[in-house]
Amino acid sequence: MKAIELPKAYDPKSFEDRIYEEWKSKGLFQPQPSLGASAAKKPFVVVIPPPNVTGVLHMGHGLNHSLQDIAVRFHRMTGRPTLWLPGSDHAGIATQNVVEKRFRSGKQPGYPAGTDRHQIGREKFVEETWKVANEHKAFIQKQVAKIGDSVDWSRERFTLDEGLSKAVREVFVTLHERGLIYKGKYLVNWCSSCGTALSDDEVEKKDEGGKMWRIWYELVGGADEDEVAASRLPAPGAQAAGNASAVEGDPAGAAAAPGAAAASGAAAASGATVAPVGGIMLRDGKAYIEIATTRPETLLGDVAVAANPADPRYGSLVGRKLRLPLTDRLIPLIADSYVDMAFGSGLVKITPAHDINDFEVGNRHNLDRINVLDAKGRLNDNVPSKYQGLDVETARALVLEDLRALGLVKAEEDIVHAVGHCYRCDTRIEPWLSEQWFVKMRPLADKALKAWRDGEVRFFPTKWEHTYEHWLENIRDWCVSRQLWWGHRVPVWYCRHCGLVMVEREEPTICPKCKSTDIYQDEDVLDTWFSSWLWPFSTLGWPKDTADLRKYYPTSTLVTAYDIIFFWVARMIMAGLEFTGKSPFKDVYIHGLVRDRQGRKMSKSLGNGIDPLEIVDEYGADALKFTLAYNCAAGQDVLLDKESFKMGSRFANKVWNASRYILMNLEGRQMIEAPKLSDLDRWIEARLASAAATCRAALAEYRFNEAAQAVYSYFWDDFCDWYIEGTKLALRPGSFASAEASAAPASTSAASAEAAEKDRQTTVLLEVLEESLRLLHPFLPFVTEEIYRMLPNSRGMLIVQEYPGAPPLGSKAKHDGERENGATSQASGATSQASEAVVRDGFGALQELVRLARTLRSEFQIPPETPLRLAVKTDEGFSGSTFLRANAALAGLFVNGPAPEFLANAPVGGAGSESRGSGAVGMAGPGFQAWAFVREVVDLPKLVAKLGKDADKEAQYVEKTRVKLSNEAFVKSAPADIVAKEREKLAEAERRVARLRQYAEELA
RNA sequence: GGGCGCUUGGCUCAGCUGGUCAGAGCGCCUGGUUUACACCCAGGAUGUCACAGGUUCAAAUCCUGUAGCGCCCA
Repeated sequence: MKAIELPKAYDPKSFEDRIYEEWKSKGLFQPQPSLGASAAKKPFVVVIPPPNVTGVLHMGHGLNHSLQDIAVRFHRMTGRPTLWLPGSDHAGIATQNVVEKRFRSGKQPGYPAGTDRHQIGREKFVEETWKVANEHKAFIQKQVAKIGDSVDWSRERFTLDEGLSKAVREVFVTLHERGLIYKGKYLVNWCSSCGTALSDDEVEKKDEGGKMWRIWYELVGGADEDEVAASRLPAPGAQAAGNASAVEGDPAGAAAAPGAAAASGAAAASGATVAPVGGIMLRDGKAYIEIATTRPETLLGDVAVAANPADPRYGSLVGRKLRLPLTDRLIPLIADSYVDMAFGSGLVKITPAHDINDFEVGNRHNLDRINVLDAKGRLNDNVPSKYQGLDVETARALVLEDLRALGLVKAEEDIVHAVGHCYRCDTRIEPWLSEQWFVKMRPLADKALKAWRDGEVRFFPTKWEHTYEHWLENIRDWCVSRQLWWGHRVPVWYCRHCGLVMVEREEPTICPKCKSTDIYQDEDVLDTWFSSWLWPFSTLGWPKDTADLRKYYPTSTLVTAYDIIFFWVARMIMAGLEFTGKSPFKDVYIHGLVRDRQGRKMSKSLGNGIDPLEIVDEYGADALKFTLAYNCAAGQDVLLDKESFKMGSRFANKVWNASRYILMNLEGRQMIEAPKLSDLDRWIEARLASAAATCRAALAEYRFNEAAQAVYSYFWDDFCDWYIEGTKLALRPGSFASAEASAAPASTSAASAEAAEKDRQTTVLLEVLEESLRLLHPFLPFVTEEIYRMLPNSRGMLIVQEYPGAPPLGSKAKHDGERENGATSQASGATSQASEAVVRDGFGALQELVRLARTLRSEFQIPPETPLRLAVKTDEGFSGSTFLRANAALAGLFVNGPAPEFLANAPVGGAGSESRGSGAVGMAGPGFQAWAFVREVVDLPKLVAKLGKDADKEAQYVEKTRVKLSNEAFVKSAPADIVAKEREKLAEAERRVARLRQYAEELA
């Protein structure tokens, strides 16, 4: 063979794009027929969480995609037909915002700055939005490719595609037919900036500093003395709470109070402490009661004040009228058990059009709903004219000013409360009364709960099941209409003539009732999630019964972050069950969020985001993927900075250079058939098998970090540091040092023996490298593929090679540690396992010996070039004995010295060492002793001190173990094997102590 | 108010079903121009595993409580 020269530097840019293109063009991202001899394996299918078409992939996507890619590549290599389906969603609000902004700023070609969508009309606007979406889609595709996602581009989908739109319509109409969709005038979360309703989940609650105002409402007709006295009774609930912490002096309660004040419980805490609250105030012959509010401007929409029916303070007042300040309206005082007696004055203003709880109270009491806001968030003409047209902030200030002028503001206090914000534009959300389409969720949620309880869908890690359960149990109806232009238009038509409402799969042209053709479609579009929740099956062709749907649905696994369990995961399960009868996936793997080193969420406004593309540019896609996987502990957030990615980069570089070394030494070598394996070879094979087993087991349970760590330490620690170094015994120029060769005279036969050995070793080295690359591929797809193609023993594209550690055909055993291919494992079953143990123990002893020698060399500054001569004596019955003897030359190589001698007797302090003219210093290993002949080059007092220290440390352990073993309870209760092991360890440690002390003595 | 999670060497974190598991990477210290890699090699130091109880022969690992931090839902 010829040597293969790789560039010295690992330069991912030089091959990543090329390789991606090759995978793609060869169709290898598409599901392959089952690999290997085993027939028809079950497909492995993942649908990508579709990114927003007008968004940019951030590090959260980087993590999410990396994990999916690893899982997908792994399963593809196990021979399952594997499909990772890509796509994007149309992101109604976000996209419309982006496009409107482009119009406003003049960035939309052909339109002057300041263009408003209403100027150009719906049709034109949607058309322009398609242009923008398509451009952005191409951009996202490029990003996905750069990251290296092995997605099947031939099946890419977009939520506004024709097929998916059909699915949306089918679902809407079917739900309507099943009585699960209704239209109604309800309170919705209104974003006045986006000009649309939002679902509850699209509202982000944020703790904000705010104020609570206590306001006097006049009690019409005044109050008598009894009423006043009653109103000043202690509040039933508040009193109880006060007692609990103050009187009983419960330390828990007392300690909780200051903490609570700082947290979001402030409102509740202040209610109890800030007092005096409640009670009727008499002034100028009038009586006033007190209500509290954080939104004084909404009092203009009040229709009642409510007290708890069980509240003794206000019982006699129920039914009386109150004069609503700043208006000329009289409103009733009503009783409703919703009111918390312990909170504030125990009286609550009821504004059904602007508060969800009040809305429900209003329904119970048949109250009017007075909407005081318009769609832009300004006060409308239901309020006195002086407030009309004002925005909320301004109106609030003015209302307060006017109330103060009337002496009606009793108090003002600072509070912290949760305020809803639009998850797209961060505008404050106002509860707003409007007519919307809703999905009745209870029946859907019940199915989703049952499926989970029946084990049809599993969460990894399981803790998220609680979140899922809790949300579904407390589910509320889903507002699915949006006042936008970009999205799936609600498939509902109205007849102008007779008012008929038509919910249809196909656009009607004529009213079936009155035959009028004057019909029009509902103006609203559907929530983007109304298409996303169908993603796992709409992308495969549903509602058509397609081949893909039959083959790949339900999908296998969903990988996503925990922040969209509600938005998406639970809803997909509901939709899957409702429309396909099956959970759309079996496993849900929930990973954490990517945060910066301070644990803060990465965000544009903080400027602490790391652009995954920038990382790819700097370190390569492999570095990105590996680093993320390595740091992704189950369910934990991943804290990163840019430096973190050096880790993956260094590892990829290591793989590159190890391979480069092997390939550069092929000159003149030949691969041979069925090479005999040396002990070293067998050791690395065992390590590889073990890493593969660990990795497979970890990936089966989505423990990506554990899998990454297993392949990392295998490749770096075992393969590079020990195996490759060890093979230099056979491969280093002129270092052919096997016993036979050194015994034979220099001759042609010796030369050919050396060549044969080199061929043998090179062959095995290449085989192990080949298998190692397969092991690493899911984690470092590009660099492994790039090297693989240069391997003389490559079998084609790595991406579709078989993953190491597959159970042998027809075997039930999951992993038996054997190679699944190749000609090496002649022995089987018990014998091979037993011999493997010998190799493992033996190599472990060898490593121990080498480390002892290296430590000695390092601590006593024996120059690297000075050969270190060693003698070894193994303990009776030591399992690594044979191996150590057989591989003495290897030990010599690692310590830079001749092969250690094996002795029957200890040389220290005896004639043995003196006769060699060089003193020896002892080292105590597990199962053996070793001596290094370095007495005259070593700082003896220092060595004596070190030996003493080592002995002391060991003695401590001996003492601890002795105590343990002298404990009868331990010996009696602990399992026999544990006790035996402890005894063994004790004996071993005692031997070590004795030896260390003896060595020290001999030197002193 | 309800729920969940975290607290392990200077930093970021692993440690699943209790028995040398106290670990990794980075950082730090010492020594190295070993023609695969200085994105490297060899060696080294640093932790009473937040705190207090408890269960157990045995706890970083299980239970309870406390403190601090974070997240989610009201």
